[in-house]
Amino acid sequence: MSSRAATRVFQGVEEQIATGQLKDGAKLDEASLAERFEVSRTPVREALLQLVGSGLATQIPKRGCFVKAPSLRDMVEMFEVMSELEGMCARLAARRISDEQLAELKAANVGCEDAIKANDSDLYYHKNVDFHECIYIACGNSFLANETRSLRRRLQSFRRLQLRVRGRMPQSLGEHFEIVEAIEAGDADQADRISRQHVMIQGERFHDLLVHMERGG
Amino acid sequence: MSSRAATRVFQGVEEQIATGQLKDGAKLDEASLAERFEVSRTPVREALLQLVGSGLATQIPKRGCFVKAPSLRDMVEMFEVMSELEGMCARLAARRISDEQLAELKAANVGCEDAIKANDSDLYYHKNVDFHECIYIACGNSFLANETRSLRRRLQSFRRLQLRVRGRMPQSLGEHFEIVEAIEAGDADQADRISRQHVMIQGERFHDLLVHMERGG
DNA sequence: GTAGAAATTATCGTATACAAAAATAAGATG
DNA sequence: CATCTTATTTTTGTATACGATAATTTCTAC
Repeated sequence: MSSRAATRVFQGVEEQIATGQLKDGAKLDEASLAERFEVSRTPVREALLQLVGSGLATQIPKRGCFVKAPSLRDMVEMFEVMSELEGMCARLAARRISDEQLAELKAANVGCEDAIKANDSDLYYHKNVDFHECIYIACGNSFLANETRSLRRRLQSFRRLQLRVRGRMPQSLGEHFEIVEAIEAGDADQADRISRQHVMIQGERFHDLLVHMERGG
Repeated sequence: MSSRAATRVFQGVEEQIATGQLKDGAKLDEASLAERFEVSRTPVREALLQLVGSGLATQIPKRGCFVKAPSLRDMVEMFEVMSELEGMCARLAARRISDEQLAELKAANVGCEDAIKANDSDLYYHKNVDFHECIYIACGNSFLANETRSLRRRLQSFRRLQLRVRGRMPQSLGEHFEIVEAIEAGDADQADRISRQHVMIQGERFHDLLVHMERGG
């Protein structure tokens, strides 16, 4: 299933969709992909199946697979849900976090701070993921954690772009501190509210960016 | 992909997991399944891939697929998330519902009422799905709607059991009326709160039922 | 008799082969 | 010349075949 070759094809196609090399509606021809990745059709078909499962492709019986790049509307909808899920994670974490987990959360946030001091946006990106991962674990609901991770992953490639927007990193860090504070205080409502806002701001900034790009950036 | 044979195998295995014929940890042997469903290994493997994707099976490389029936803890976690998603749908619907959609929602709830009057729990089950479907559509976020439907589907087979608990149907209907009222009034917070509660009650009742069954029902 | 190593077996992952359905192209008819 | 019908070709869906890796068994050494 997640065999070596099939995974390679899956990730390869996923990457090409994210980078825009494969555009919306493009046909995912099995034979071409097989040739391109130097494997047979079997692992290609497995990869396509997973792509359909992840919502990155559509399948029409007896007609083949087609890229289903998310529209702007889709992205806005996903950010709306992401903000709810992140809020829920933070809310539950505020009630359920352990002392060790809190320490790890703080450490992760220090990591973010260091990345900003080093002006390293790639590092910040990874430390930011660590920070949120701490909250997912602390929420005490692994199903929720997985769903949130999965959605984060789908928004990821766009997010990475987003963080390079001028002045966003320090603002994001400020929000992190507020979230930590609320969680430490056990203030579930506050943790929820700030976290939602944290995601929605990114969503809105992302939206701005897209519009800007479309106008000819 | 969702080819005839593969889909048949997928749904067959899914059914057997839901009914408990295939228990947690049971090995999903490709050859046996192929024989059982009278197809070759190819569609069986596609079905297994989808099962893993849906979280109903685990895959260990070079060792095969195994049934991953949700534990009680998993179920509680899923209900927790379901309650959040349902709450979100209702909250957004309160803000975004159209007049026609509101009329449909009310009509669906009347359908539920009729089913109770006829004392037909199967009919109630379907009318209840219709009712919630109205809210999913009215929330104006199709991504959210799909995620919620998908989770509902996973909890479905258990829910069906749950609704037969004595006295639950009328109580459930009462909650429906409260939800409709809140949505009609545009009271997003109230719609959210009642909807969450609506799901959590089902989750708790379900939990009770499971414990009862384990003790020797 | 037990423990470790080698051979055997079984199963997974991939490749290829074949059949059925759909898209495309060619030809006939008005 | 357009359109419908039919033949060809392409592509999907399924079956089978093969190679590689892990589990199992058997054999040997102590």
